[in-house]
Amino acid sequence: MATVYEEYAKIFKALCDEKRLQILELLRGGEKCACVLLEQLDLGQSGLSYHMKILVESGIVESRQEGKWTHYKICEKGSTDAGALLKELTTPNAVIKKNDCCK
Amino acid sequence: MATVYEEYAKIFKALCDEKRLQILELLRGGEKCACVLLEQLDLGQSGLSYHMKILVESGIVESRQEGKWTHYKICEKGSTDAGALLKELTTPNAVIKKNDCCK
DNA sequence: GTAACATATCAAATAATCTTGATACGAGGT
DNA sequence: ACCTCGTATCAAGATTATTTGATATGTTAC
Repeated sequence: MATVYEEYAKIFKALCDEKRLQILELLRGGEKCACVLLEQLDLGQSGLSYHMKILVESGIVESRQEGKWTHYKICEKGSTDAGALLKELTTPNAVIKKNDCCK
Repeated sequence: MATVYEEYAKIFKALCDEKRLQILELLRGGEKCACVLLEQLDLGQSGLSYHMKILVESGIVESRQEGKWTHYKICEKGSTDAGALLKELTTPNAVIKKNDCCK
């Protein structure tokens, strides 16, 4: 039942939530550890963890463990890939099928 | 309470649903009227209408009324804008803020 | 080893989204 | 005017996502 579209949807879902967009905005300023994100966002610890997991699984953010801290940053490749996917999904095919259904 | 992020999220929400991605795939083949989409998708009439509204409001799809039929196609500007937004949201700022929180 | 801390996971409650069927609206044809 | 057809909207239920607090896991310091 898992179509390729579910995979694609997962990537864009990362960008569908206000909290996650706020997190991305913070990460645009460079790599941040979870504790810094926590104090700047209106989110509990488990909530942050929930959103970070979605972001990381989308490929748009990557995480790095350092001792007991987890650092997050925007993944350049993941972001580029997402952009390329968006473009592909919205670019007309070479072959235009005629549409003379109803007139 | 409406932040700019809610606006952004709305655009990407259009791409978060399997059915809507299928619709986009069909529209990549050129403009289609609702009746054609209906017969190619596992969706009822009201369901299609629901999804088309989300797509149109995101700016990625535009609609054109012709008599009693509604035709849909991918909106080039809307798609480009969405791509630009994605890029902006995931591109590091010029100013990198130091992060020496925890070590 | 234990204690303290950072993060992850779980489970339950809440909120948002999607589906479905019924109804309403608007355009064309008669 | 009426009737028919295509689409939009509504409302209810089903599904999925998010929040919250409690608990578990893993790392460091002692």
